[in-house]
Amino acid sequence: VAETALSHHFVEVENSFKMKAANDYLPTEYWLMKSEPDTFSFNDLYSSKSQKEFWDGVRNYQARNFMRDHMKVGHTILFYHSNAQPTGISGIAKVVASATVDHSAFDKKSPYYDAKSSIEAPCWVGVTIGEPQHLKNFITLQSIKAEPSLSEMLLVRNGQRLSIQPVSPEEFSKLLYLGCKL
DNA sequence: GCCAACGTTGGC
DNA sequence: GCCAACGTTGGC
Repeated sequence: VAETALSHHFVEVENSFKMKAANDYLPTEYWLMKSEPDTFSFNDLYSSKSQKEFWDGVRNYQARNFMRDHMKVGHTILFYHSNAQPTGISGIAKVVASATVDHSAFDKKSPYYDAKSSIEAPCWVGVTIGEPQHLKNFITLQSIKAEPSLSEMLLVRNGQRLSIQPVSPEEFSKLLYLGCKL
């Protein structure tokens, strides 16, 4: 029994070595961005007059660094609905402006207020997304989990909570296939 | 509403 | 720098 437990342990350690860290997906021009549709949905973006939205409220350093250092105009975004019924990718968009200061951090009345960030020394940034495009099919989390070739996506990794994640070109084309197939 | 898994904070 | 306590995320 102890031997079995030990070999399980080694398999787990081995797997943890094989697991890609978020930064291993860089550089990339494909991203997944999570939003709770009750707060801001793909349709909110689509039906807004400008079809653009400044992505405020990100308060995680790794997600911030992706926006600040790696997301460029023209990059493609998978718009993901979290805490939703159902959860999954609801549409495609583009980065239309690279990162600028997130002023919501200065606003004491904002849920995104953060005393760490000041106008003199801003801490948080956001990109602007736009050019929303509908998918033929909503890509459910369930269908992503069911697809072996997508098993390395950060999204489906246990405990991974990053709200902005790099996506590999192979993963993106597979997702696009799922989103567009008849 | 529950809770696992994570990130952050702050005492030491 | 360690690490316990706490707050948050997000699927179910």
